[in-house]
Amino acid sequence: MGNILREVGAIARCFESISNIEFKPYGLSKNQYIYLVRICENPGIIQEEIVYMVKVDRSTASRAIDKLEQGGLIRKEQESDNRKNKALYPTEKGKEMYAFLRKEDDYSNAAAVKGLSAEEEETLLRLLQKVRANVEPDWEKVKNGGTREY
Amino acid sequence: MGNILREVGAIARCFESISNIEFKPYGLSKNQYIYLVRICENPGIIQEEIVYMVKVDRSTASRAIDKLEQGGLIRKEQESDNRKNKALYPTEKGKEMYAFLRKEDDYSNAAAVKGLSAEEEETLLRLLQKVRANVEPDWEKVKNGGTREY
DNA sequence: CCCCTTTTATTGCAAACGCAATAAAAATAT
DNA sequence: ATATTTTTATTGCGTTTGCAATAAAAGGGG
Repeated sequence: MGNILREVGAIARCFESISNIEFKPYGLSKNQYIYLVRICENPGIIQEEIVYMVKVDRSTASRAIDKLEQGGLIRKEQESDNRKNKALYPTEKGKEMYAFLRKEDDYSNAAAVKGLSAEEEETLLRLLQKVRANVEPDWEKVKNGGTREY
Repeated sequence: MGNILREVGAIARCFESISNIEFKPYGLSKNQYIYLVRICENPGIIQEEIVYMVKVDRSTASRAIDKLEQGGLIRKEQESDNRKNKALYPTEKGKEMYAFLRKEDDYSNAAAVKGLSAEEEETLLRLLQKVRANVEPDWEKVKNGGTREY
């Protein structure tokens, strides 16, 4: 009778809230860390791909990434063979910040699974990945004006 | 090597996004469903308890609930033995809306766990509840100005 | 009983959010 | 080769968000 999505929602809000509070003194405004992390881990990635990975509105991502650029944490680069896509790269400053973000992220993940066995941890990750895969097509669909029947 | 919290974050954003799009035509603005559901399921609940359950800022909850009241979906009632707490109750209109929200919620949960066995589903819920319990104290702490060491 | 702390709720303000509309390049179709 | 569709990115605009500060009632201790 429990509700998986409510648990997921509460957990997500907790960590987002904690992260934002912890990163603020380091000059990162709300949710910027989300985008910076993806750019650092996937240098050359384009915005649309980040949108797909983190599941956020294009416009939100666009402005957040702009702000990262203004803050000197990333740079946008015109791809040589493509004038539409803008490849995103971290700056040195961005990479330094990333190292710190990673520490926080590792800590948070460890805190999250405290008391779980290694096997349970694996199971949880595997099941979450499955849920995410289930959800992605519906998100795409509804975001693009489609409807779900229920 | 996978990251549990990133999966959780993406899943949460997906469903929040889907829900908001689906509920908008029914007159619910962003995230109002979250609060309405809790009030319908716990008539007489106070705002602070909702904050604890859903993990959102007090101010956000305050305004969202105000708006539910303005929309005639819930009402605030002064508790007879307590002049500080405001007990929250759904109106008839709120209850009707809730029936619809439930259908969507059930559908979403079913969609989320598609392809999982009944046992896997149980395991997932159990592990998520554990994670949530792990996270709650840290959220409380950081929200109240405390710091985590890492 | 009075003082101090905690709990509950609200508001100011600046920022982020997201739908909708727009634009421009790229990919696909005819 | 040109027209159409898809992909990528941005901006306008109204709304929501959340930190910080404030207020007022409740609870607790001496």
